[in-house]
Amino acid sequence: MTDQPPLADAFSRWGSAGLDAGTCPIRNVLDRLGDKWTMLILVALAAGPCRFGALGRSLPDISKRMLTQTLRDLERDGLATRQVFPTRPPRVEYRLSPLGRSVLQPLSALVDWAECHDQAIRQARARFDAVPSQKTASQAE
Amino acid sequence: MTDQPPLADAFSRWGSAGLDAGTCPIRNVLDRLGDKWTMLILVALAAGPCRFGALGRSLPDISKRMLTQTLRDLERDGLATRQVFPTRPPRVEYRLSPLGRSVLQPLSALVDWAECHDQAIRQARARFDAVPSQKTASQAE
DNA sequence: CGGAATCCACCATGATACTG
DNA sequence: CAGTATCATGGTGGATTCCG
Repeated sequence: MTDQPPLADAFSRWGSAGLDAGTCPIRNVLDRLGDKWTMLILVALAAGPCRFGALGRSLPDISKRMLTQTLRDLERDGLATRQVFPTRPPRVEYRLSPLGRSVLQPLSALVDWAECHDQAIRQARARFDAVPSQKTASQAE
Repeated sequence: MTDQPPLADAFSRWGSAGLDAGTCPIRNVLDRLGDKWTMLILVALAAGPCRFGALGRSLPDISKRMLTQTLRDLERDGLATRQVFPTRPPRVEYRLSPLGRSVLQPLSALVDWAECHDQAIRQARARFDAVPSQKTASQAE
């Protein structure tokens, strides 16, 4: 069956087992990518090294708090590196590590899918919402 | 530069612009995939049609509440379909739609990456945490 | 400039109990 | 069996303020 991708294979090892972020690699990754800013920063950094302030400005309206925290997490996981220049005023540059760059490819596949099927999803959603008996809690009101 | 994947391309259209889930396809997708249960259910369904109860049992310890809600969202987005058999007791089967099956492939790429680099990430994390001056708030304590 | 610290609001999720 | 309803809560993220 070509209907059954190797995905089910990987998940049979982790899904049924423990699946919490502590032991499951998939959750380990998706939990981070799934948060509000990580992938945005990943992509911003894909363009090349970037300073803290520039990063903040290139993103819509992230707070310094979240920018700092997300960058720290990326650094902690070895996806990005931080370089401090002891100048005055201070200057800090972030860049993707090789590991960080390697995630761009699979992430890219997902982004492609997203762009490609975005309309189909929105249409399905509109169709679903047109039936008043069906409610989801995630509906915009 | 082979360092610059088409990712940056897609993001230049959506990242700098509005990026909220309402207008950005990437967030539109990742917000759903990023939640706690969606991809687990996706994979469980990849194995074939499944009843509500069986789905619940095949997942670690999801509550009925979350199972229902996540399934509804998948149905709403057209990734899964719901079929009710008016028997006694009631029987409801869920299955992936063609659209739902199509996401398994890019998701697979990400899962592969996750499994492949899981150790590297954990090691980086351990190294980072070994330095007491560095704290992340996401550290286990 | 690049953070750290604090306070607070909200939303996602869990637990429990009830229903057709 | 397959949900719905209600309540409780913990974590995520925003705003603000202070520091080197």
